[in-house]
Amino acid sequence: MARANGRVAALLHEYAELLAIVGSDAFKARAYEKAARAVAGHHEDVGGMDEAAIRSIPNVGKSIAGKAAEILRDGTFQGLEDLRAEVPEGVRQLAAIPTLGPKKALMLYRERGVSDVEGLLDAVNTGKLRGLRGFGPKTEQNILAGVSLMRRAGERVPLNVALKVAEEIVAAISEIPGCERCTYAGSLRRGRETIGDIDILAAASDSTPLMERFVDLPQVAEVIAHGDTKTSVRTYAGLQVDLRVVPPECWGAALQYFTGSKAHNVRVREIAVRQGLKLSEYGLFDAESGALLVADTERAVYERLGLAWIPPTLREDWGEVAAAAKDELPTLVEVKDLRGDLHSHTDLTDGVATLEDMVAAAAARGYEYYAVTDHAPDLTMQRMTLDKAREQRERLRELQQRYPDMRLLHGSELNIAADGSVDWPEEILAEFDVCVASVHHQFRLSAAEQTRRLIRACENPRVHVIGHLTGRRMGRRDPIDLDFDAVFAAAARTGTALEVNGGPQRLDLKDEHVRWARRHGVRFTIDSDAHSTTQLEYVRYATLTAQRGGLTSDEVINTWSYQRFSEFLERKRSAS
DNA sequence: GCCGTTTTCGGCCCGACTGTTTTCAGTCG
Repeated sequence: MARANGRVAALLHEYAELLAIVGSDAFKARAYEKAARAVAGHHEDVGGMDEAAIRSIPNVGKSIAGKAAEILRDGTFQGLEDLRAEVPEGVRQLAAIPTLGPKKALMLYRERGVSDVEGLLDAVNTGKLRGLRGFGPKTEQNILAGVSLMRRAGERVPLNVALKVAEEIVAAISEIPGCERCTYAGSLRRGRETIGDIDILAAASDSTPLMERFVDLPQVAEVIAHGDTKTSVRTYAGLQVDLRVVPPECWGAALQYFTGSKAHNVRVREIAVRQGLKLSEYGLFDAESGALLVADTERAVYERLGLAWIPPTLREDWGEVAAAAKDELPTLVEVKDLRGDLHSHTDLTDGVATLEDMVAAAAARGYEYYAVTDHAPDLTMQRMTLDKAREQRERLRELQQRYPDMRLLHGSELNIAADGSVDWPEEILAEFDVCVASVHHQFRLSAAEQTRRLIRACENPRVHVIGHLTGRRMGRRDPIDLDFDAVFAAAARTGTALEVNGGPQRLDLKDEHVRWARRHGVRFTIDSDAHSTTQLEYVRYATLTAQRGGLTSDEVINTWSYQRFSEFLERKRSAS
């Protein structure tokens, strides 16, 4: 079963939101928010901790530890239930709309009786918000745009959420006697950035025990359909999960079929047809005689069609079938190729783990080098100062003694101002081993302005990496407008790496931008942007995205030996 | 509500931006 941390953090977070809506002490709401983040990012499973141990988590005091214990025992806590009774669920959803917040959500509810998103749209469209203090025409436009942004994220869930659910279910199904194989397929196996529903595939001669166990899993809230070969359920998190059970002998054909994408499968079936063959989830057949040719492994199916096995992350009909026919598929970068992480935060700025804990967690991943890149002073809310940065550097240098096998790099995540300048002057930047520069505000400049801004950042000799280039946050914020060709060309020309950020709401660059940028000869990093020890694993999602972009390890600088990697940084300094 | 201490209270994420306002509240990062 998953760590209890996520569950506890979710309820603390909900409580914080409700406190903000009902207008309690803002600092109290923030205390719950901080505690939720601390619990979510804590390295130990709170499910196995007593109240005193929970209290030892930073930013969790007596009161919140008590509530966490209550959650572990009862699944909720009284204070939360009281507020839930006071504030309709829909009002919380209103506060989640970009540009709305707790205050405006409550105002809509109190003054106009708006208690869900539908009601809000109706109120805007029928002019019911006219005259409401603080709600002018621009606000109405922003509401419509915000709802549209959320709707576009739709019912889909982030990759990481779906992956966790799928892995739990696959583990449970795999344990059932008679289950010979089990894995997830569909868009999840292809590593898409969001997932609509989860497809689980299992191989067994007798499907009955698997189906029976599946509908009984603790995650299952509702059974949508229940048959011999396919059963669909909805989890408590609202995710639809389909389990399909196939005979073991057609595992490969079924996995190929259910992994998709649809466009990829159409392309592959066309090739089969041209060869007088027929491909289905049951196998590859001779079209004329109907004789089964192969079905047991994916590789055998592809090979019988004259194709190299195609990694699932490439199966989007973006040219991978033609490449497979010519045996020209790239050897994709994998998580195990990563020798370092170049973007992470500690509690000196907005991370929740100490420098020591982050370094220890990075070492546990087996990295050869690891950069701590806390925010620089322009993100004023983080209150970074030069003194603090230098003191952190001293601590890191001392820590280095304890990690002879991992090179500790002192870095900074710089903030790119609207004019393309960054927080610190050249001589200060020179003190850092590595600098990631990112956009954190001014998201609405014109494409021309954003392009100038980013090109100037690339041209800074002390900027080695551009972090999360487009600044998008799925369902929350659109990407900035850019002339991508111009920025990619500048990155390639100046030897500035572009980051594939693994934050599940970011995944920025996204797959298509990676493909686009690599045509310019850009180098990349695969980074976690971790704000806690557990988030170091976000490189997993960045790697899937990089794979979808077709990246090989040769294009990703943090798969390189430290020697080669440091030469890349050095060239940047001297070239620009 | 948490935390640190010049410790049992007082400060806590602060400044910019937006849209509304006509001096500021709400939202965001």
